[in-house]
Amino acid sequence: MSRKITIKDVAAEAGVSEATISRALNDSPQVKKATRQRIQKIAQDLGYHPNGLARSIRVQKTNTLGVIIPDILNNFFTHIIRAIEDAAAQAGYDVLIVNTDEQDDREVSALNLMLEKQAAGVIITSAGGPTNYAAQLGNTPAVFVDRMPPAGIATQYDRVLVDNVRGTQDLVTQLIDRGAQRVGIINSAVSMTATERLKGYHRALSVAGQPHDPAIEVTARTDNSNVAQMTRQLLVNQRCDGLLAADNTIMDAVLHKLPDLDLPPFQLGSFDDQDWFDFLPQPIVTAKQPIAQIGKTAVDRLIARINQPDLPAEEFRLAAKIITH
Amino acid sequence: MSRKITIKDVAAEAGVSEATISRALNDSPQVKKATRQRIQKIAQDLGYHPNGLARSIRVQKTNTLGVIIPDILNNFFTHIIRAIEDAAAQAGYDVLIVNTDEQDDREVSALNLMLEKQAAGVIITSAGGPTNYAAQLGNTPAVFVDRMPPAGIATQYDRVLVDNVRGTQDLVTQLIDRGAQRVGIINSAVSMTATERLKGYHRALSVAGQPHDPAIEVTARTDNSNVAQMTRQLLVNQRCDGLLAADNTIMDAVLHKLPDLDLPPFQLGSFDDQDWFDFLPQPIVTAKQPIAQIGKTAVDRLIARINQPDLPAEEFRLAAKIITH
DNA sequence: TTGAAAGCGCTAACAG
DNA sequence: CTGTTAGCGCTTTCAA
Repeated sequence: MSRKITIKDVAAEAGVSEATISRALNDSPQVKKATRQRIQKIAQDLGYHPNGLARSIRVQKTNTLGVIIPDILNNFFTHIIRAIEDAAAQAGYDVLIVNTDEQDDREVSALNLMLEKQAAGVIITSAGGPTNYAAQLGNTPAVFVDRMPPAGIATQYDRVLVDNVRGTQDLVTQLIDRGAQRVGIINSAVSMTATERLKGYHRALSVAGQPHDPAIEVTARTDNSNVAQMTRQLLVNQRCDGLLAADNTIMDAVLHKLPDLDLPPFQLGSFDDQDWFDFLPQPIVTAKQPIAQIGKTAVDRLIARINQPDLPAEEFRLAAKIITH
Repeated sequence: MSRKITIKDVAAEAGVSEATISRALNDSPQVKKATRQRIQKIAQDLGYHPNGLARSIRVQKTNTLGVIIPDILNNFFTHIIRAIEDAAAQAGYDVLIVNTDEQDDREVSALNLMLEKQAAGVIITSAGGPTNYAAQLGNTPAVFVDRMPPAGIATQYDRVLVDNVRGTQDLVTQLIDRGAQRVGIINSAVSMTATERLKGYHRALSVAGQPHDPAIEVTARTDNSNVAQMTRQLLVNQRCDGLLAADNTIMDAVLHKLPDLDLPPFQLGSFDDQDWFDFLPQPIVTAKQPIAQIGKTAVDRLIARINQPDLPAEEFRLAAKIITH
């Protein structure tokens, strides 16, 4: 492999100094137009590509935003990624995405990688794990998305979250309006999310004058390995006529179980939306998160903080929208 | 924001030279164990994080693989990403993913970004567009995945592809075995893929002794905007009793149209698999690509080429598997 | 076992 | 308008 072309090669070829090459290639107005064009042509012909690492090291900053995602196979997060990429690109930043598959150790490595790559800031969609964010991040600007940072430090960081309480309340209310008298919930394993969604669930029941019943409030494992059994528990044993899955991975597991059950009609609800819910044999109500807006808000806030590190930490709550498929 | 901690700060604190710090932090055997441990502790306490850019620039190489993806919302590609990330991590590489949304200009920027970041190699899942890969890539190692590079240069690069001909043939044969007498195809807009899948389709028909009918071989636009209309055309006007969608985005558009049509029973087939096909009201046959293997093959080959740049360009064909949901 | 010094590719004063 | 020079943070000879 022939050695990489550097600015020095271009300088030699053009018969000017490296500084002039640098200026020309960065469209500095202080280089004569003729020279600039000549240099740009030479650079092109030589197949020169600037070394961004060298540049970053010299100017002491990068335009990279790190993004930590817990599950890249989850539709919700791919939409988040896309929204973040779009917003970042618009602001002149590139994005370093790392998927952790919900594993804490991979989250730690991901964060390390981002710090080593000198990310200007990070967007974290993970948490819950024992990661010591404060220690790892130091003063790297960070925004938490979708999931809260651990309780102790939650208010030290910016957060972009959906209004879980309201979204769940509206969702359950919709199930009740559609006729459900006894709505069970399979809650999320993510703690803060679960707490909020449970609260919304309770509020809807209270407003409707329906009793709470702990027997029909269950929690999924992170890998959803217990969801099939819980589905049977709620819909068969507990005779629920409504079922709420607290996120789309839980709903997926529920749907896989349903055909075994041979049930009378009941109401189905899911936090998070999926396009293919349209194809299900029975109606389903969802709380659809404003994903594009979440991504944009997170990026905008992160960039604001990069430029102005001592902004006060803030929480952004965005409203989910109820959809019936 | 307090200045970043560098190796120099650690050196000052430890009272040794920067060189020793560097050695200690890289677990060099030639530094005394006691010193090493002392230094590592100090680095930790100071919150030191090595600057990977500086390191890369010094050692003249990175451990970054660039990955260009045309559509991150497509389930197929997210699985590819995951497989690539896994294989790369195992080999000690990190991954820079850029989504192009099927836009050629974004592909060009993506490639530029990767070159600027000094990616050790790139995996490209795109092509078709006018991108001048040869010129842009120079001698950066590259592997094309899922889609061929443009015809002129196809044989200059490594390719990891599914066996489209065989997969489609098996798929259509399955539809015929299940009773279809007249199978229409809505083909892909990606040219090489389309050609191969059409060939497999023809082979299956020939083997079954069924005639080809150009009237029921149609092609989707890249954005699938014409698929709804084609679905009606084939299933209603042309009275097909079998329909093959040449990829999962096409199938998605077909499924959205079906409820409007009120059809007699027919056979449905799709290249690419989706988990949620299980939930469809009618059976569906798919050719499932060996995604994990595709990702691993691509990464392994790319790394092999990075280490040994003058390997001959090779084509890897992996078999798809027929699944009935 | 450790230190001094050079240099990776680039940009930004400062001079001219 | 252009060149000289220094230095970003790191690793790696070469010497001690």
